[in-house]
Amino acid sequence: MTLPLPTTPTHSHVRSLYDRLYATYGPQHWWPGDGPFDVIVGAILTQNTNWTNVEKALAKLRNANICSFKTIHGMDRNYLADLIRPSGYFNQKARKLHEFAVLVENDFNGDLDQLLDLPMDDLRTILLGIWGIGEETADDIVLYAAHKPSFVIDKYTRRIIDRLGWRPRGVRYRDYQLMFTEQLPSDAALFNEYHALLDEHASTVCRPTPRCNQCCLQDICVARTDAPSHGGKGQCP
DNA sequence: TACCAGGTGACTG
DNA sequence: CAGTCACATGGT
Repeated sequence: MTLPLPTTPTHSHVRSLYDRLYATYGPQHWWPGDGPFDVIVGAILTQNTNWTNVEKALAKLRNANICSFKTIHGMDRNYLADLIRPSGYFNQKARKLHEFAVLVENDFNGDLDQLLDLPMDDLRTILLGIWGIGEETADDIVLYAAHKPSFVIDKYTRRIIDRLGWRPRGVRYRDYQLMFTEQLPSDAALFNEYHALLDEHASTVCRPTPRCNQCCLQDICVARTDAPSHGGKGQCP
């Protein structure tokens, strides 16, 4: 009996993972109709926070008619923090939103599109220079607001990859990202859907305590509950 | 009750 | 460079 051994995934593995998730969950429509302002604010507010909490904060911003970074740039920081309170870390996130607004106002003449129209690598580098924007949030913005093909790696993506036995050599963001970008065409629509599917799978099935009996990947996963070298918890060594 | 949720920056050894 | 901690609310 041969078990699936932890390996570096090939093009075929990476593509097949996408196909299975898409066949199981269908299109996810992540951030489809929202404009760049809502996407960027959502990307910052969702840091280490449940999306339902973010929706409460977004509703309060909308209700207060906060719809542009120009408005955020000029508003009272404590008031902004109070509006986004339900998303957690509200003082830090208010600062992050404000620092983003300062960049748009000072370096891009208040024109958000001028920032988002930059070449992908330039855009990503500038975003990473903003206090509070790390690699995942930068890629969220590049992919879902600017529609440029930067693959997003989050906690969910890492959990699925680790359990499949595909954990890369390093544990850095870049190590996980290269697994996908080296095996896929540079296609923003594909990256968009792929990341959304990974998150759907991780939040509903490949949870901290995995529901392997409902999993569409059982036959290729080394952490499945009947895998002899792992217990029933689905945790990777 | 603890744990979990679409992270990041500051600090330490 | 790898660990550890603060940041904070709301759902299960």
